[in-house]
Formats: sequence, structure tokens, C-alpha cells
Amino acid sequence: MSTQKNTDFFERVYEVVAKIPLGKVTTYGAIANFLGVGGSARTVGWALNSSIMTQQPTLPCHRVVNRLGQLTGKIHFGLGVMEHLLRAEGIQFTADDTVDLNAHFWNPADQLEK
DNA sequence: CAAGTGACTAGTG
DNA sequence: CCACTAGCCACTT
Repeated sequence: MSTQKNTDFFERVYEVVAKIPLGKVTTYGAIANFLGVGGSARTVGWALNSSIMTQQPTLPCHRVVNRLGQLTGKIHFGLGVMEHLLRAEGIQFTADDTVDLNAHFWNPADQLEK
């Protein structure tokens, strides 16, 4: 089944991120693990970086944070934009640049189990 | 083709 | 949780 591997990886990330429910957040590792790559959480972030260049307004990349809930991606997204969007969706912050993962963590696998 | 870079994670102290 | 190290994969040069 390894018909495709790299190029489609981007679209898979787009699919998962696009399915993140409003008011929920997920982590790079969760997406990577769901896609079957596991250790390549960095590549997930790189895919989102490309998404900004290709379909920025279409993809809620602001709902994707690192394992600590920190808005690491805001650097490329817009320093104040990411936090503003999350707060507007009802996300709670434990710190200036950190969301409450304990309250809003969403697993991509939940989309399939339910 | 080799080396460098990066929106990460897990392990150790 | 902080600081440092190693591993990971895809992209760029």
C-alpha cells in the first residue's frame, strides 16, 4: 500500500485539521500518529506551513498546537491572530500563549470511532 | 546526492 | 515544568 507517501501527506494533514470541531484543539503528535508517521510530528507543522501558502483561510491551523498547548505556530500564522481566533471559539488559555489541552484536546481518531 | 533547517516529541537530570 | 540530547521525516539549497 505504499502507493503514495510524501505528496499526499500534506492533503491528509489538511483533511484532519479541517475536521477539528469548533472549540477543540489537537497536537502535531496526535495528527502525525493518526497519519501513521508517529515520529514525524515536525512534518505535520511543515505541512501546515505550506497550507498557509496554498489555502490559508480554508484551514483552521490555529487549532493545532504542540503537546504542551503552546501556540508555537503563531509565529508563521500571525502573532496575535492565533490566540484571538481560539479565544473567539471558546478555547480556554492557561497562559498567554498556551491553551488548556485538558479541556479542549481532540483526537483525530475520535472522528472514526464515532 | 549530501547537508542544513524546522509550526515536534520522548527521554534524562 | 525547565534545560539538554537524540530521533524523526519532508523540504530546500
